[in-house]
Amino acid sequence: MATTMTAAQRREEAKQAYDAMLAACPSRQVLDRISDKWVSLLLVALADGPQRYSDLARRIAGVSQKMLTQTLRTLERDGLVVRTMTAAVPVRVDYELTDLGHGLRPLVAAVKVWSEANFEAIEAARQRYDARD
Amino acid sequence: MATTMTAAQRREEAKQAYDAMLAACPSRQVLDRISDKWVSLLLVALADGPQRYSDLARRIAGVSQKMLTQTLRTLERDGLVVRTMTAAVPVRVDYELTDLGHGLRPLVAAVKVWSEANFEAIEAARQRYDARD
DNA sequence: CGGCATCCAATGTGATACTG
DNA sequence: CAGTATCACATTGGATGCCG
Repeated sequence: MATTMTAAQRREEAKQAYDAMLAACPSRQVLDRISDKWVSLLLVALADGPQRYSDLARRIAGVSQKMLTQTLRTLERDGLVVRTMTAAVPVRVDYELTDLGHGLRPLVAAVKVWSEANFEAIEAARQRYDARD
Repeated sequence: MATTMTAAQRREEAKQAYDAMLAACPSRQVLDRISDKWVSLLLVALADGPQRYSDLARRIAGVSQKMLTQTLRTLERDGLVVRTMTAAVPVRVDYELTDLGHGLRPLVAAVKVWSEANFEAIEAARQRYDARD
Protein backbone atom coordinates (compact mmCIF):
# COMPACT_ATOMS: atom_id res chain seq x y z
CA MET A 1 0.00 0.00 0.00
CA ALA A 2 2.92 2.25 0.67
CA THR A 3 3.63 2.61 -3.01
CA THR A 4 0.06 3.44 -3.96
CA MET A 5 0.03 6.21 -1.40
CA THR A 6 3.15 7.88 -2.67
CA ALA A 7 1.51 10.03 -5.29
CA ALA A 8 -1.26 11.16 -2.99
CA GLN A 9 1.22 11.81 -0.24
CA ARG A 10 3.43 13.93 -2.40
CA ARG A 11 0.39 15.89 -3.48
CA GLU A 12 -0.60 16.43 0.10
CA GLU A 13 2.86 17.56 1.07
CA ALA A 14 3.05 19.96 -1.83
CA LYS A 15 -0.29 21.44 -0.95
CA GLN A 16 0.67 21.83 2.66
CA ALA A 17 3.93 23.43 1.67
CA TYR A 18 2.02 25.84 -0.51
CA ASP A 19 -0.49 26.65 2.20
CA ALA A 20 2.30 27.13 4.69
CA MET A 21 4.04 29.48 2.33
CA LEU A 22 0.82 31.38 1.83
CA ALA A 23 0.38 31.80 5.56
CA ALA A 24 4.03 32.55 6.22
CA CYS A 25 4.40 34.87 3.25
CA PRO A 26 1.73 37.55 3.44
CA SER A 27 2.99 39.27 0.33
CA ARG A 28 1.90 36.25 -1.60
CA GLN A 29 -1.75 36.81 -0.83
CA VAL A 30 -1.60 40.49 -1.60
CA LEU A 31 0.41 39.85 -4.71
CA ASP A 32 -2.15 37.38 -5.92
CA ARG A 33 -4.92 39.81 -5.19
CA ILE A 34 -3.51 42.74 -7.10
CA SER A 35 -2.36 40.42 -9.83
CA ASP A 36 -5.83 40.76 -11.20
CA LYS A 37 -6.66 42.00 -14.63
CA TRP A 38 -9.23 44.52 -13.45
CA VAL A 39 -7.75 45.58 -10.14
CA SER A 40 -4.89 47.50 -11.65
CA LEU A 41 -7.16 49.05 -14.25
CA LEU A 42 -9.59 50.12 -11.58
CA LEU A 43 -6.83 51.59 -9.46
CA VAL A 44 -5.67 53.66 -12.39
CA ALA A 45 -9.20 54.78 -13.16
CA LEU A 46 -9.84 55.80 -9.58
CA ALA A 47 -6.59 57.74 -9.38
CA ASP A 48 -8.36 60.87 -10.64
CA GLY A 49 -10.72 60.91 -7.71
CA PRO A 50 -14.16 59.57 -6.84
CA GLN A 51 -16.10 58.00 -9.65
CA ARG A 52 -19.62 56.83 -10.12
CA TYR A 53 -20.28 53.22 -10.90
CA SER A 54 -21.51 54.04 -14.38
CA ASP A 55 -18.50 56.25 -15.03
CA LEU A 56 -16.17 53.41 -14.17
CA ALA A 57 -18.10 51.06 -16.40
CA ARG A 58 -17.68 53.51 -19.27
CA ARG A 59 -14.02 54.32 -18.64
CA ILE A 60 -12.90 50.74 -18.39
CA ALA A 61 -14.04 49.53 -21.75
CA GLY A 62 -14.60 45.83 -21.95
CA VAL A 63 -15.37 45.16 -18.33
CA SER A 64 -18.64 43.38 -17.69
CA GLN A 65 -21.03 44.51 -15.02
CA LYS A 66 -20.31 41.37 -13.11
CA MET A 67 -16.55 41.78 -13.06
CA LEU A 68 -16.77 45.47 -12.25
CA THR A 69 -18.99 44.85 -9.26
CA GLN A 70 -17.01 41.85 -8.15
CA THR A 71 -13.70 43.66 -8.34
CA LEU A 72 -15.06 46.70 -6.55
CA ARG A 73 -16.36 44.46 -3.77
CA THR A 74 -13.02 42.80 -3.16
CA LEU A 75 -11.27 46.17 -3.23
CA GLU A 76 -13.79 47.47 -0.75
CA ARG A 77 -13.33 44.43 1.44
CA ASP A 78 -9.57 44.87 1.37
CA GLY A 79 -9.97 48.45 2.46
CA LEU A 80 -8.55 49.94 -0.72
CA VAL A 81 -11.77 51.55 -1.83
CA VAL A 82 -14.75 53.13 -0.10
CA ARG A 83 -18.25 52.89 -1.42
CA THR A 84 -20.56 55.81 -0.85
CA MET A 85 -24.25 55.46 -1.53
CA THR A 86 -26.42 58.50 -1.89
CA ALA A 87 -30.09 57.77 -1.39
CA ALA A 88 -31.89 59.40 -4.24
CA VAL A 89 -33.92 58.53 -7.27
CA PRO A 90 -32.17 57.19 -9.07
CA VAL A 91 -29.59 55.93 -6.61
CA ARG A 92 -26.08 57.30 -6.85
CA VAL A 93 -23.03 55.31 -5.82
CA ASP A 94 -19.50 56.63 -5.76
CA TYR A 95 -16.25 54.78 -5.31
CA GLU A 96 -13.11 56.38 -3.99
CA LEU A 97 -9.65 55.25 -3.03
CA THR A 98 -8.85 55.06 0.66
CA ASP A 99 -5.49 56.08 2.09
CA LEU A 100 -4.45 52.48 1.75
CA GLY A 101 -5.53 52.49 -1.85
CA HIS A 102 -3.69 55.71 -2.50
CA GLY A 103 -0.54 54.10 -1.17
CA LEU A 104 -0.75 51.42 -3.78
CA ARG A 105 -1.55 53.83 -6.55
CA PRO A 106 1.98 55.08 -7.33
CA LEU A 107 3.17 51.49 -7.61
CA VAL A 108 0.57 50.64 -10.20
CA ALA A 109 1.28 53.92 -11.92
CA ALA A 110 4.96 53.02 -12.07
CA VAL A 111 4.14 49.72 -13.71
CA LYS A 112 1.93 51.54 -16.16
CA VAL A 113 4.70 53.97 -17.02
CA TRP A 114 7.16 51.12 -17.43
CA SER A 115 4.71 49.30 -19.67
CA GLU A 116 4.31 52.27 -21.93
CA ALA A 117 8.05 52.86 -22.07
CA ASN A 118 8.96 49.26 -22.82
CA PHE A 119 6.03 48.14 -24.86
CA GLU A 120 7.88 48.40 -28.13
CA ALA A 121 10.80 46.40 -26.82
CA ILE A 122 8.47 43.64 -25.72
CA GLU A 123 6.62 43.70 -29.00
CA ALA A 124 9.93 43.41 -30.84
CA ALA A 125 11.00 40.52 -28.62
CA ARG A 126 7.77 38.71 -29.40
CA GLN A 127 8.23 39.08 -33.10
CA ARG A 128 11.78 37.85 -32.82
CA TYR A 129 10.62 34.87 -30.80
CA ASP A 130 7.81 34.00 -33.18
CA ALA A 131 10.07 34.33 -36.18
CA ARG A 132 12.69 31.99 -34.78
CA ASP A 133 12.99 28.31 -35.66
CA MET B 1 -35.43 42.97 -36.98
CA ALA B 2 -33.77 46.09 -35.74
CA THR B 3 -34.83 45.34 -32.19
CA THR B 4 -33.61 41.76 -32.20
CA MET B 5 -30.19 42.91 -33.32
CA THR B 6 -29.72 45.41 -30.55
CA ALA B 7 -28.18 43.05 -28.04
CA ALA B 8 -25.76 41.57 -30.53
CA GLN B 9 -24.90 45.00 -31.80
CA ARG B 10 -24.14 46.34 -28.39
CA ARG B 11 -21.96 43.34 -27.73
CA GLU B 12 -20.09 43.92 -30.96
CA GLU B 13 -19.56 47.56 -30.23
CA ALA B 14 -18.32 46.82 -26.76
CA LYS B 15 -15.87 44.30 -28.07
CA GLN B 16 -14.62 46.66 -30.72
CA ALA B 17 -14.23 49.40 -28.18
CA TYR B 18 -12.25 47.05 -25.99
CA ASP B 19 -10.04 45.92 -28.86
CA ALA B 20 -9.47 49.51 -29.89
CA MET B 21 -8.48 50.39 -26.37
CA LEU B 22 -6.13 47.44 -26.29
CA ALA B 23 -4.45 48.56 -29.46
CA ALA B 24 -4.37 52.22 -28.50
CA CYS B 25 -3.26 51.57 -24.95
CA PRO B 26 -0.13 49.42 -24.97
CA SER B 27 0.18 49.48 -21.23
CA ARG B 28 -3.00 47.47 -21.09
CA GLN B 29 -1.42 44.49 -22.78
CA VAL B 30 1.67 44.59 -20.63
CA LEU B 31 -0.38 45.17 -17.52
CA ASP B 32 -2.48 42.15 -18.31
CA ARG B 33 0.60 40.10 -18.88
CA ILE B 34 2.35 40.87 -15.65
CA SER B 35 -0.94 40.66 -13.81
CA ASP B 36 -0.32 36.97 -13.66
CA LYS B 37 -0.12 34.98 -10.50
CA TRP B 38 3.13 33.30 -11.40
CA VAL B 39 4.89 36.03 -13.34
CA SER B 40 5.53 38.22 -10.33
CA LEU B 41 6.60 35.24 -8.26
CA LEU B 42 8.99 34.14 -10.97
CA LEU B 43 10.42 37.62 -11.32
CA VAL B 44 11.11 37.71 -7.62
CA ALA B 45 12.65 34.26 -7.68
CA LEU B 46 14.91 35.16 -10.58
CA ALA B 47 16.05 38.37 -8.94
CA ASP B 48 18.89 36.52 -7.22
CA GLY B 49 20.42 35.52 -10.50
CA PRO B 50 20.23 32.58 -12.93
CA GLN B 51 18.30 29.58 -11.75
CA ARG B 52 17.84 26.08 -12.97
CA TYR B 53 14.40 24.86 -13.91
CA SER B 54 14.29 22.46 -11.00
CA ASP B 55 15.46 25.15 -8.60
CA LEU B 56 12.63 27.38 -9.65
CA ALA B 57 10.16 24.54 -9.26
CA ARG B 58 11.38 24.02 -5.73
CA ARG B 59 11.52 27.67 -4.74
CA ILE B 60 8.07 28.50 -5.96
CA ALA B 61 6.11 26.05 -3.88
CA GLY B 62 2.77 25.15 -5.32
CA VAL B 63 3.50 25.82 -8.94
CA SER B 64 2.74 22.95 -11.25
CA GLN B 65 5.21 21.86 -13.88
CA LYS B 66 2.81 23.01 -16.53
CA MET B 67 2.39 26.51 -15.17
CA LEU B 68 6.09 26.92 -14.55
CA THR B 69 6.97 26.00 -18.10
CA GLN B 70 4.14 28.01 -19.55
CA THR B 71 5.02 31.11 -17.59
CA LEU B 72 8.71 30.82 -18.41
CA ARG B 73 7.83 30.51 -22.09
CA THR B 74 5.78 33.68 -22.17
CA LEU B 75 8.45 35.54 -20.24
CA GLU B 76 11.02 34.30 -22.69
CA ARG B 77 8.85 35.34 -25.60
CA ASP B 78 8.40 38.78 -24.13
CA GLY B 79 12.15 39.15 -23.83
CA LEU B 80 12.15 39.33 -20.05
CA VAL B 81 13.97 36.07 -19.53
CA VAL B 82 16.65 34.14 -21.39
CA ARG B 83 16.78 30.40 -21.52
CA THR B 84 20.19 28.77 -21.65
CA MET B 85 20.46 25.09 -22.42
CA THR B 86 23.65 23.23 -21.64
CA ALA B 87 23.99 19.98 -23.53
CA ALA B 88 24.96 17.37 -21.01
CA VAL B 89 23.65 14.26 -19.36
CA PRO B 90 21.42 15.06 -17.76
CA VAL B 91 20.47 18.24 -19.56
CA ARG B 92 20.85 21.50 -17.72
CA VAL B 93 18.64 24.52 -18.38
CA ASP B 94 19.07 27.89 -16.75
CA TYR B 95 16.79 30.87 -16.78
CA GLU B 96 18.00 34.40 -16.27
CA LEU B 97 16.52 37.87 -16.36
CA THR B 98 17.37 40.02 -19.35
CA ASP B 99 18.05 43.73 -19.08
CA LEU B 100 14.41 44.26 -19.84
CA GLY B 101 13.46 41.85 -17.08
CA HIS B 102 15.81 43.56 -14.67
CA GLY B 103 14.07 46.84 -15.40
CA LEU B 104 10.79 45.40 -14.26
CA ARG B 105 12.26 43.78 -11.19
CA PRO B 106 12.37 46.82 -8.88
CA LEU B 107 8.73 47.51 -9.63
CA VAL B 108 7.67 44.03 -8.62
CA ALA B 109 9.96 44.27 -5.61
CA ALA B 110 8.26 47.52 -4.62
CA VAL B 111 4.88 45.87 -4.78
CA LYS B 112 6.20 43.03 -2.69
CA VAL B 113 7.54 45.43 -0.08
CA TRP B 114 4.25 47.29 -0.02
CA SER B 115 2.38 44.02 0.38
CA GLU B 116 4.45 43.02 3.35
CA ALA B 117 4.12 46.45 4.93
CA ASN B 118 0.37 46.71 4.47
CA PHE B 119 -0.71 43.14 4.84
CA GLU B 120 -1.95 43.61 8.37
CA ALA B 121 -4.00 46.64 7.43
CA ILE B 122 -5.65 44.70 4.64
CA GLU B 123 -6.29 41.75 6.89
CA ALA B 124 -7.88 44.07 9.44
CA ALA B 125 -10.04 45.67 6.76
CA ARG B 126 -11.25 42.26 5.67
CA GLN B 127 -12.24 41.28 9.16
CA ARG B 128 -14.05 44.56 9.60
CA TYR B 129 -15.87 44.02 6.33
CA ASP B 130 -16.83 40.46 7.13
CA ALA B 131 -18.01 41.40 10.59
CA ARG B 132 -20.27 44.18 9.36
CA ASP B 133 -24.00 43.85 8.81
C1' DC C 1 -29.10 53.73 -11.57
C1' DG C 2 -26.72 50.19 -9.42
C1' DG C 3 -26.85 46.24 -8.54
C1' DC C 4 -27.78 40.62 -7.64
C1' DA C 5 -28.92 35.70 -9.08
C1' DT C 6 -28.70 32.38 -12.45
C1' DC C 7 -27.27 29.83 -16.26
C1' DC C 8 -23.86 28.54 -19.53
C1' DA C 9 -19.58 28.77 -22.47
C1' DA C 10 -14.73 29.50 -22.52
C1' DT C 11 -10.62 29.38 -20.36
C1' DG C 12 -7.21 28.23 -16.90
C1' DT C 13 -5.08 24.99 -14.15
C1' DG C 14 -3.63 20.66 -12.18
C1' DA C 15 -2.69 15.61 -12.13
C1' DT C 16 -0.80 12.11 -14.58
C1' DA C 17 1.80 9.63 -17.87
C1' DC C 18 5.34 9.63 -21.16
C1' DT C 19 9.83 11.30 -23.78
C1' DG C 20 14.72 12.95 -25.31
C1' DC D 1 16.61 16.82 -15.81
C1' DA D 2 13.50 19.30 -18.33
C1' DG D 3 10.18 19.12 -20.46
C1' DT D 4 5.49 17.57 -23.67
C1' DA D 5 0.75 15.59 -24.17
C1' DT D 6 -3.57 14.50 -22.55
C1' DC D 7 -7.48 14.50 -19.84
C1' DA D 8 -10.48 16.16 -16.13
C1' DC D 9 -11.88 19.63 -13.34
C1' DA D 10 -12.33 24.27 -11.27
C1' DT D 11 -12.65 28.97 -12.05
C1' DT D 12 -13.61 32.83 -14.78
C1' DG D 13 -16.43 35.52 -17.23
C1' DG D 14 -20.35 36.92 -20.12
C1' DA D 15 -25.44 37.01 -21.11
C1' DT D 16 -29.76 37.57 -19.31
C1' DG D 17 -33.53 38.79 -16.39
C1' DC D 18 -35.19 40.82 -12.19
C1' DC D 19 -35.22 44.16 -8.25
C1' DG D 20 -34.89 48.31 -4.93
